[in-house]
Amino acid sequence: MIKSPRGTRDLLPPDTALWNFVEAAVREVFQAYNFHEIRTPIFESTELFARGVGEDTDIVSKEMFTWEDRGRAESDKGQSLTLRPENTAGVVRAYIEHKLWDRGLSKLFYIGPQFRRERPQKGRYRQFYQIGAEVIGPAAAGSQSPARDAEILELLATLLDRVGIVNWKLELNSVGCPADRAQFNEALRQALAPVVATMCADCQRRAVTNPLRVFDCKVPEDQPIIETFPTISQFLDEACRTHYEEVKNILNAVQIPYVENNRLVRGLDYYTRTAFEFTHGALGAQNAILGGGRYDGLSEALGGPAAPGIGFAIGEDRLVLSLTTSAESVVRKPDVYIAPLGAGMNREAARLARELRRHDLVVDLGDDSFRLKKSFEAADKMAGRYILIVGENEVKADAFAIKHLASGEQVTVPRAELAQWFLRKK
RNA sequence: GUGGGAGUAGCUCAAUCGGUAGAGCAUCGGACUGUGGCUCCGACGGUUGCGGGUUCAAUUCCCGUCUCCCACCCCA
Repeated sequence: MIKSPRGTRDLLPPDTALWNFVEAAVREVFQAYNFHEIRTPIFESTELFARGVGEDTDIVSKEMFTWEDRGRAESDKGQSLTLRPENTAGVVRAYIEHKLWDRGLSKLFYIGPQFRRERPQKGRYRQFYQIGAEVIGPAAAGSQSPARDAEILELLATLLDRVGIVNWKLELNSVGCPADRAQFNEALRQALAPVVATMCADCQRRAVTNPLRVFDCKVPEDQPIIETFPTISQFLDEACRTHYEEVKNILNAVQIPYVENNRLVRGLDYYTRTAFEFTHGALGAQNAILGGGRYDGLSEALGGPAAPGIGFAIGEDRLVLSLTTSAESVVRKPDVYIAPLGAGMNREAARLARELRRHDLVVDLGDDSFRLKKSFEAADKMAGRYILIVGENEVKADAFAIKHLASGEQVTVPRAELAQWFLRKK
């Protein structure tokens, strides 16, 4: 049997209804904040991610699905392409390619699959879905304002509340600008030097590759050592500090709860200043439901103009896992099941179904070979509200038997009044 | 990528010391010709994840492999 590849999965009904419920709610929220949808390619030049996400990140160095495309002619060199592991780089590439700065501030959102070649786990798949947004534009359009950071965070709180996620937690930090981080990194290296030998193997590795990451360490014995390290907050320059303070001021003003976590770091190279994560307890080890932050230098790193920005990505798979809403509860059930009874009744049933569906009713129907009992069972199984019987008697009388399945109440309604009758009952 | 656990019918699970695979639910049919949910009867359904080894005999023991789950790692 051919199975779906490792780390991929089929989403089937009724689960798809839950996904659609989430996406519909999310789209409404984005609309209220005047965000507009962007759709970028599923694959891009490998170079985009190398430059945008960072060569040294785990994502780029070992988790991408990359292949060499054939050249068009024998003489052509192939091009290296990669399934997108995240969507921010693609959005910023599109921003640059289409010169979106001419439109002022761009507030864009996307919903779509991303791909990382990781070992699968609960809430971690090789094809996973992200709902994300980016606010990007010239500084003159306000793209660098802390008001944008706060707006994004407030939008997220609204969005999570809206889809029914309870008990989310917002963790907030500022990772400063590149100069701050360089200083901080140096200080961290110095603090690590005398003690690193006593720390866990992972920390010893991190100390060399990416010292910031030691803050992610979960080994209990290392914690007292980590407590003594400097934090990024001590190295923020005046502008970064002011920016961060103003983000918090606005959050307080709109009453969005958050906790500061000066150990919060981001895995992608492009982040500057504000960094955040929303977590949820129901997710096990993959407890981050969404993450994001500011990336003031990304556009320039990709060869574009200065275009400060801030964005986030929600792990849609994880969001759905955190939902308490059941899939069943959001599936729309048939308003009426039409039961053609007796040979030749399919035609009449089809006419009625067509007419009722034109009135926005959810209609399903059986087959004139079914015995009536079977039609009832079918209607029950799909949790229809009414069953409408189309038999010889009804056609002759030009009036149809309609039975409410839950109560057993039955009435006869003339053909001309059918649609209105159902609409009144909705 | 590392370590651990698990894979038996569509689903949830049994199968004693290694003795030749079973139940509930679901599905389909009947009891019941135009009135359902309940009940009863019956049927369908399996390369025991896959491949190899040991054995007279393997769902069971061993090796490999694949997939999922848990933790690490990483991230959303």
